Amino acid sequence: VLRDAADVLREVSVDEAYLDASDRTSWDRVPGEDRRLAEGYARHVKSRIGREAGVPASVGVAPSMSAAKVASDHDKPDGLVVVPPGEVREFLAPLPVEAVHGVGPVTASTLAEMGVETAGDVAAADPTVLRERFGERGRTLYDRARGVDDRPVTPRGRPKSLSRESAFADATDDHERVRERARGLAADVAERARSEGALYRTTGVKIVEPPFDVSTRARSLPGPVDDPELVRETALDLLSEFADATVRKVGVRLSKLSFADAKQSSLDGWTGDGSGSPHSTGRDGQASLEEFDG
DNA sequence: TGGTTTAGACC
DNA sequence: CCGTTTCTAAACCA
Repeated sequence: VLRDAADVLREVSVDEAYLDASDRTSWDRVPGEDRRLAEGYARHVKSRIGREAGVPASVGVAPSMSAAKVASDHDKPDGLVVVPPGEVREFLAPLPVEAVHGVGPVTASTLAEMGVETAGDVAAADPTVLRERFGERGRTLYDRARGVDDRPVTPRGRPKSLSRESAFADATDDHERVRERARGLAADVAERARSEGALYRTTGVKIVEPPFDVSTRARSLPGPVDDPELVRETALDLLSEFADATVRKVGVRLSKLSFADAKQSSLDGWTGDGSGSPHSTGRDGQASLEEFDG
């Protein structure tokens, strides 16, 4: 659907994607009006989504991915927001920090304690201080709030891990029940790995004890394997440490994946382009974010 | 440096 | 809104 709206497409999830529209449109003003050509492009894409997929979409057009994300969120279910280069910072300034991609509840409340409430506050803050509090994320946050983001839109690569977890209706201290559930999850992920052509080197488990006490354990092998039985055994073994725990949720994860990358199967997953060309585009490119609401 | 664990975020 | 899936970064250790 969006495939022919742009050359570079990154699907974030089933209902969200970034397009690099640099080659299809421009930021030039529509003569005499305070509109950009890109707005027409976006309107076209949006209406095609409506017509061909039958769902409304929120579209944000901006010079970077992070700004496009905020723009598309800005007028949620059915919006179209265009933020031209040079206007990103002032567009973001009045918005609450949570609007910035990468800021969740924890970061937001930490910022609030520092007296930082809007994206504009972040942009005006001392980057050194942000860096001290939040590490690398602080720097990123500062840049984002100022409209600085030169990440190219790249198609999604191979997953780095596969996992499966499931929660109990209410927490159980019956370890055998936990083991039973884990066996199912182990079989599920292992099967999924196989169907996706993934070999794995690490098997991990995760347990959540009420209320939110998360523990993970993992064990790695010297080399990649496809061995469902081993996954099950390893998972159960790792779980034995938690035999006395009260468990609300249990999960099994496979990581350090490698892909045989043999030939076929793979349903519509990736279209024929070989993998691997990171594809860097110019810094004054544009990203637009489409989001569908069902 | 590479392996493991945790935290936080995202949809 | 919660539960699930995947990611990134940081901290620690060997």
